[in-house]
Amino acid sequence: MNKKLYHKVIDYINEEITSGNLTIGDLLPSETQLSKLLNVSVGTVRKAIDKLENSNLLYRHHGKGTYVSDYGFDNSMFNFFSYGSETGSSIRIYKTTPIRKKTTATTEVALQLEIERGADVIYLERRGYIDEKNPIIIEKSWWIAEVVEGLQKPNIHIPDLLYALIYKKFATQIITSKEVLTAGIADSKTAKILHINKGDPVVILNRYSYAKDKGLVEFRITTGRADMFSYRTTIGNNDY
Amino acid sequence: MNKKLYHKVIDYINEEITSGNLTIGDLLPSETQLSKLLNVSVGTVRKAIDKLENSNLLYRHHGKGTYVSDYGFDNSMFNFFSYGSETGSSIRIYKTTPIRKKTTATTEVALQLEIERGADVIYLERRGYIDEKNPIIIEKSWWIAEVVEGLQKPNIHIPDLLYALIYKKFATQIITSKEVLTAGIADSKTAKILHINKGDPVVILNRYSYAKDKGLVEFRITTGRADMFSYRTTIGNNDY
DNA sequence: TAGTGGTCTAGACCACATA
DNA sequence: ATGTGGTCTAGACCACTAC
Repeated sequence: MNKKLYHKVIDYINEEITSGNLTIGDLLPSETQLSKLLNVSVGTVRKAIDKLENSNLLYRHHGKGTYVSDYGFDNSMFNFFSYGSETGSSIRIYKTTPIRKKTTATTEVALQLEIERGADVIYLERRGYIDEKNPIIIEKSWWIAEVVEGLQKPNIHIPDLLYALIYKKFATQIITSKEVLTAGIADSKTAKILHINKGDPVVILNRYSYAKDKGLVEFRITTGRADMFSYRTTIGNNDY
Repeated sequence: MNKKLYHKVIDYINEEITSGNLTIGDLLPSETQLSKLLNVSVGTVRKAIDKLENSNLLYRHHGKGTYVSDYGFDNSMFNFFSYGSETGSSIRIYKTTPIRKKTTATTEVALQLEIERGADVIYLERRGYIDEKNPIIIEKSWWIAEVVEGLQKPNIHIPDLLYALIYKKFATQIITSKEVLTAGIADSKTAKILHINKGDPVVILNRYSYAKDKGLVEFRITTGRADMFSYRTTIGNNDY
């Protein structure tokens, strides 16, 4: 489809990660190794890694190498948690999947997934923990049924890194996720799960995930405690 | 301080923008022109513009040129507004400055600005409008007094693009802003100004602005209506 | 010292926009 | 046809990390 050479490199790295050959914290081949392996110049490899570093999938460590970061597709803006005034560095979130079922799309879900109302969808509800006790996020996720048919079966173990499973089991490679962040207040049901009071502020994140050759396949709503969440960016120059 | 050549280019462009020589929507000199002007290679110019494009200060238009965007220092994450399910493209916000005064730092402000409690600060309170009627954001801003001494005087006109004024009048060039986004609920005072109900969700953005050779000079809290705000990002590959 | 990523250059060629 | 940004190359040299 796209004839840019650096896509060859990006695709290669993406696939190594999505397939699980490379996972969080792993070291990539060096830039010169990759350039030989894929028959492109080092400059092209650098450009590809630049892009992936920019989208937080990789990070470089001068003198050591390039690593797979934990800010990839399987995570999200919700990596940026903070406790009071702490550093806000990434924290690993453990997930459970208390609800999974095959169902039909409501009007809202159909709209978001761009499918017909009443079409089959696979629904997952997950909870995210930083310790073993209290969930701090609730994740509701709808998948187009034909893409992940069988994911709802209780005998399938759903790992923390869901997308690696989706790739292996359903040959579906998530390439892009779009996220929209806003604020809201907790209803009584949400408040109960998150151990906060009804009416407390929550952060709401909508995610749309796109698979290679398949387009939009997942719509997800994540709700998190506002007091546990902050998102950080820098405008202007980072080097100063 | 830093011997990277592309900083020469970044500094040049930053100064052109901060000084007002170039402003939102303006066309930059072409890459070859810049490379001749600053005696660096085109590749170095490209690298500098890459960085500035990445931090949303500039955008390129293939075949036409490179332009100053409206996502610069003077704006922020709060550029990303949306109405219902619309595109969420950038919308110009008009600002008024109903309150300005010289005062002393509270414990909280002193902590954030890393100064002594009770030290002199200049306080500005601004409101942001998209139409002429109802403000959708409230901006409270504290500056280190010695940096912008006189800004509180009522005869100084405060433009929408505050940082251009700060540069011209106080020789202070804002280089970097760090922003931290979270959610909260409106207290009665805030709710009244924003025309929402007490307890409604709001988005809260803290900003720390750093000036060249001066370090941290401004701390700002912006509060916005959650129903008017959403922040968008993409994880993974943008090119697909 | 060897290997990694980081900067910089110079030039070829491609793709888009405009007149 | 000309000028702009976009891709790709090949190579020199620097800076950080490890042994």
